[in-house]
Amino acid sequence: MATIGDVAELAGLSRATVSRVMNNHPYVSEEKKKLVHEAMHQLGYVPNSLAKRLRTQTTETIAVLIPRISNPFFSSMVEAMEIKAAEDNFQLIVCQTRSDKQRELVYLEWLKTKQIGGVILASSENNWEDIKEYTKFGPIMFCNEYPPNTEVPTVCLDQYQGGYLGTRHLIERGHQRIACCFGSSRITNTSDRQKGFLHALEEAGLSMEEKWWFSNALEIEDGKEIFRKIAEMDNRPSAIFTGSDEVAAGIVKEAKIYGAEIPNDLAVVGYDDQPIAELMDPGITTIHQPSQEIGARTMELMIQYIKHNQKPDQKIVEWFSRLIVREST
Amino acid sequence: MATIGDVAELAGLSRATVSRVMNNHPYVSEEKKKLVHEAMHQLGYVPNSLAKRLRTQTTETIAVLIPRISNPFFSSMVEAMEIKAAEDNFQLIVCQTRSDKQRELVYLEWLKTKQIGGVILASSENNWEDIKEYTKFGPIMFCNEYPPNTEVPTVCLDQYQGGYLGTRHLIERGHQRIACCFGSSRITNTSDRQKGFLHALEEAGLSMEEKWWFSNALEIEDGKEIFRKIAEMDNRPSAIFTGSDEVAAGIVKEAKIYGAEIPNDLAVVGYDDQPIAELMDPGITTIHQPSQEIGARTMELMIQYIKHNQKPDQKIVEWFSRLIVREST
DNA sequence: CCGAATAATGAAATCGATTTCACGAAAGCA
DNA sequence: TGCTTTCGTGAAATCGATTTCATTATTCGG
Repeated sequence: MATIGDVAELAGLSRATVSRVMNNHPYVSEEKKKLVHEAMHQLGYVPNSLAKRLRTQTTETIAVLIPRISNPFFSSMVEAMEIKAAEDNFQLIVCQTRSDKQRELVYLEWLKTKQIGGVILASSENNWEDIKEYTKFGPIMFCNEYPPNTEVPTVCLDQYQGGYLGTRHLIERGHQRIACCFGSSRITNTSDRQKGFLHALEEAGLSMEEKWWFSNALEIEDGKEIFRKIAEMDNRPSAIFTGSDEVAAGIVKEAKIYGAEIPNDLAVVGYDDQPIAELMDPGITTIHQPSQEIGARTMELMIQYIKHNQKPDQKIVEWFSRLIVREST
Repeated sequence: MATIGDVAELAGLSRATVSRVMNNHPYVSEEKKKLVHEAMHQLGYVPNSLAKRLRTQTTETIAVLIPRISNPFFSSMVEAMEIKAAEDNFQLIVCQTRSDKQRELVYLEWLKTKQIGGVILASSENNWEDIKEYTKFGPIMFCNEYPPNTEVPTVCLDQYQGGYLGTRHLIERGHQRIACCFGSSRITNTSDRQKGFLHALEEAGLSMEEKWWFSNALEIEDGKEIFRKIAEMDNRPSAIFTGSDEVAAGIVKEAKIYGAEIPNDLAVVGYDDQPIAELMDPGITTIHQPSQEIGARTMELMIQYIKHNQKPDQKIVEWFSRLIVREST
């Protein structure tokens, strides 16, 4: 591969001038510009970005940390992030923590080695105190999920509202015995949703049973298991508010196997509004989360952060969660 | 951040010696090794990988080109790839071509700038001739999909077999009027599946109508549209072999809306065996593709290729496609 | 005991860009 | 005309590692 030196030599100029032409610096005569461009073209020259990055101490590479890319919520978020990144010629590295504290830290270490210019945490297993140390090595942002007490820019939704909306809907449908399940309780998202859920219950003067409360439910299989547990109960809930469409889909699927009727035997509210929520039969009532919008916005802000050192606001909540009513309630 | 120079100074040694210790070179006394390790630890030193890469002209970064990460087939493949890459401390960059020739080339250009050490094409819009030029800038491999005449290592499945199995199954179920739909006809995968499909038909002495043949069907919406078209036909097929579970799910969903019975009015075979195939009601009979296995294997081979310059075999076909029978047939 | 091989280390070159500094030419101003 | 800016350019330093080459100390074989 041709280097900047080869171009300089062919053009009969110095490397400095070639560099100036490439970076659109002022004070280069048109005549020399033309010479440089011709030489570059003739040699098929492409600048080595490693050298550039080393010298300028910047990197157009952003890592996004997620549990698993095969989770549709995250893949749709990452889809939007990558599109946004590509617009600015940034690269997106996918880092799957598989919900493991240690793996999360391994990826954060990459900031130190300057392999990446910034990290977007779209999920997080570690406490803020442990993540905080990495902020001195590069920009860090949270997207959607975040642990308590964070001190870096965070793009997210009002999860309280989502929890409230879904539960309120069930109450309006006449349900009085409402179960619920949520994801990891470490996450502020989860506790906010819980607050919304409990507030709606309280507002309607409803109480709930201890055993109707399921935690750490994240996948289809968890949903199936939850349905089986409910089926075995004496005192069954008539509705359930879940923390994800996947869990809801698992419940719906298992109900079918057990010959239970949705929503008559059990009404189900999902969360996220993934494609599956619409495809299932019955279609799943859910809380729409604009995963693509928050992904794109986070990436946009991260790029500004890296390129112009513009630290975004501490907290960005620009969207509303919406209730999408389908046949499962 | 501390540099190798700082470590050398603190240890009272030269940068060369520090480098030797880090890279486990022979001929370094235990005494000096200890000094270096202490200094590194004291400074919290982490080597700058940009500098290393520039000097050694190698990069532990691999790009994988796919149409969209939100497509479950690809996200599950990428999931396995990333896990494999992480084992060797390689980074995976997700590049979404959005089925655009130009975008695909933009990502391939990154090979020239040395930003990436290799490219895995898990989808491809360009002809081999146009991709071939990039082989001189770094290792390129195909995974699953590939255009005709490729000359680089390719990890894939026997798609002919998949097409044959699915169609054969429909024939055994007594269907004689079988429609089909496939993805992009540019891809060898598609034409192989078509061959399998046609061979099964021919073997059974069946013919098909021109209008039962749908092409470029890839997404849920395409499936819905296909069902509507079929519903309007006078001479309807009794079964359809689709090229993806998403298309099949779209068909099943739209059928429900039209009040059609699956499989009585129309039997449907999907492809890929995505989670959705099991979740739909009725469950979708499909061809299982070991997307994770081929993803992991491709990554494994690519890493060997980059690290030890071991070019893998031209063609790697190590798995069988399996028919998974559910209620849609 | 001497020459050769081996061990241990550092100085300096190198990877390929950007950027600072110096310098001469041209232009602007009094 | 003389002095200060503004242009335009190149030499050399720089980013932070690795690697070559040279050098000295030590060990080994005969």
